[in-house]
Amino acid sequence: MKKTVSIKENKDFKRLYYRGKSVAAGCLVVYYRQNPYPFCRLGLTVSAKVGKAVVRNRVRRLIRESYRIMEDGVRKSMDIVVVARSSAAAADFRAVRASLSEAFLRAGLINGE
RNA sequence: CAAGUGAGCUAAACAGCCGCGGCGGCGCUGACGCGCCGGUGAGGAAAGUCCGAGCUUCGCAGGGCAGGGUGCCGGAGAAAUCCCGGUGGAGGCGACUCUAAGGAAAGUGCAACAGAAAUAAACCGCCGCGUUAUGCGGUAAGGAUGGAAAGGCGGGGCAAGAGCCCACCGGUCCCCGGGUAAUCGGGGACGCUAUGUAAACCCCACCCGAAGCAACACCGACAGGGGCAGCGAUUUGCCCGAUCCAUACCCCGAAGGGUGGCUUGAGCCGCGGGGAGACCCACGGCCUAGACAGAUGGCUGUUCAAGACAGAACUCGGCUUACCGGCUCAGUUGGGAA
RNA sequence: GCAUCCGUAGCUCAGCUGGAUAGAGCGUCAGACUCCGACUCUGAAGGCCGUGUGUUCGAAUCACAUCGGAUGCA
Repeated sequence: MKKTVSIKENKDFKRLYYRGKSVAAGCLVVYYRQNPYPFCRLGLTVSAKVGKAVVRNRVRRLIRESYRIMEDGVRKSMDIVVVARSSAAAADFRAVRASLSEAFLRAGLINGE
């Protein structure tokens, strides 16, 4: 399996917020846009509004784990940024996974088989 | 048994599958990398950044002023405002806890209201003289106000009083003794002038170059332009001194990636010894995160006391704050029984 | 990593330096005016001054600690 490539540059984030499309579901917001690479790139944004360092770390791990599970079904060559809302602080893994899959489905990033 | 005080320890555990960051080994590959195996992977506060250091850099760091810090004594320690022990003071029945604790006869400022008067005294009262009366003088013992009223209390003394005189207590100074010292105990001298506030300005003593791992070093890439003997630079401010100045320095622009720094250290654990303690010494053992958008997660099952506060980012020593509980030790007070 | 500022009435702020009465505007409530409402006028209520400890005779003010919020530089 390929390793998940992450978005690191601030200008990449800025471009997605500016040019990309967005879908909100549950405790998450997903921005996505076509990229020129043959793989997907994932970026995570968990701001200080969500909580303290422990809470933010936990939210990041839950999102990353949810993405890992459904990564193989995602359309290729997409830049994806997942933004956590403040309600994500209280969510468990099942709620995060449900929110992410709903957002991906509505965005057309995965097939709703 | 109940209440309370102080000190310390701990911070759910186990199994299976999938997944993540370093490290080591093996294999594949021209290389970037990829795969497999092994082992390892957050805290007592990692937090706040309130102190102190190591380390690194800065045209060398020199002086003065300003500014800041500290302020009983001794010790420990690399150092510190921390820590340990003690002295004085405050609180508590007590175990014990707290304590920015130099100087108010160097100077300045402030002290509302009340009160006659607030650093200076005569409102009432008391006494003397005089008078019809108003008054003049003496007096801080009494009244009243206040946080504070010219040391307190008793006696003598006096017209009434007053350290005016005396004893005791308090204060200051000296001597003797204990203690390394702060200081304590005893004795003597001095009638005693000195309200409080220095976390008001201040005075005295001692200390302080600055910036911080995004420091900094090296490599790679790149494109240059402007200023510069002065109103320049030399790391808080001001002045002086000293030093530097064209392959230097400053400003603007471009590029903003890699490696090191980065974890062996005032290190941790065990045992023994010294000390009242902080701590120190000897011996043995161990290597225990090192990322760079930043690694510990998910699912399933079992057990229990049902899992709090909380996530390393150069590293240590302290302090402070957050915290479900559990456990251990040592004192105290009250009650009961023997 | 370093540095600075701010917490006062329901809201926005004074007052702090230089200590003794907590005040202004908007809002709220009551009354007046009006047939009714708005405007206007009059009056009232509303504060443990973020928290704790200390200094002082006395603390919103001074000092220290702490909690929360905001900002700046690298």
